[in-house]
Amino acid sequence: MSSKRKLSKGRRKIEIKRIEKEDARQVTFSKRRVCLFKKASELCTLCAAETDVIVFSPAGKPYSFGHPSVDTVVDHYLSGGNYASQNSIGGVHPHVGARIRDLNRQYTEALNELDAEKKRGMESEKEGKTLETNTGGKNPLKN
Amino acid sequence: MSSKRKLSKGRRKIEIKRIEKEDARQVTFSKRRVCLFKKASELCTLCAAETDVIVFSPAGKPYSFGHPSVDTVVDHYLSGGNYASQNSIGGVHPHVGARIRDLNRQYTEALNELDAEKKRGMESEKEGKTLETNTGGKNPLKN
DNA sequence: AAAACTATTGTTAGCGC
DNA sequence: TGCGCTAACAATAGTTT
Repeated sequence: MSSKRKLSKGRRKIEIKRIEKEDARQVTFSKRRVCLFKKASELCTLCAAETDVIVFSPAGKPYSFGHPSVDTVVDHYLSGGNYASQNSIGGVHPHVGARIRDLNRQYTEALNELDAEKKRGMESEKEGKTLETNTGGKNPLKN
Repeated sequence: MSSKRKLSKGRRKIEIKRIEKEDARQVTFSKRRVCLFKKASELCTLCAAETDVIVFSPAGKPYSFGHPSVDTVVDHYLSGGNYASQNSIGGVHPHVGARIRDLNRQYTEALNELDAEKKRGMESEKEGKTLETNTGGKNPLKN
């Protein structure tokens, strides 16, 4: 019931260049990060593709999205599309893989929670909802 | 010049679920992949963020985007935000890094071009045609 | 198969809370 | 920082060439 409303001027075109104001930059980053992850998620679902997105915020915090997992995709990528690198040298180093797996576990956990939460919040739009994976998960490493 | 035109019904809402028709799935993948890379690129430019996107097409072909490079971002990610990379195991393997670096060079080149082009084209409004053509080059690894 | 088109839906900049 | 809102504008599904 506030008397003031509609003061927003809506979206306006911006130049694609570094945003100088730190606050605005952080806000834009947050918004766009979510959309980027969402897009990645949709691509995975629609096209049955493996996707991985890693982003470091201007503040240096890492955020990631991965389907089936960041680990899997990075591993796949590093091995040059050759999965025959399980334990032998020439592929991804076991230690690296293990490390990624370990780090990724925490993310996955958090992402699953977030995912469940999001589904709950969804209105009864249409049944037959897809099994959307983790869309937007933040995961600040102990930075 | 047929007399029939404007039969397109334009964009319509779709359900986010796996596209069953293989042709359509591939087409959608191609379109969305470009947009996803573009978004990632904009996020980098606007927010001075490090970003990395790796996608495997339904056909299994890898595509990637990275700023400053996939190598850099993955490396950063793997090291848990700690750049004190040691020479011993635990960091990214030099071989792996080199491989990625090599592959990523092509992308970086194209991306830089795109970036410059985009800024340039920002002056003129819409003319019915986009200046932007290829956001992410294809990168079929020898598979 | 890729490119062009076009009608719509979806994203998101700028504000206020 | 996040949510909601509004409107401008960009992404894109379906179709034609």
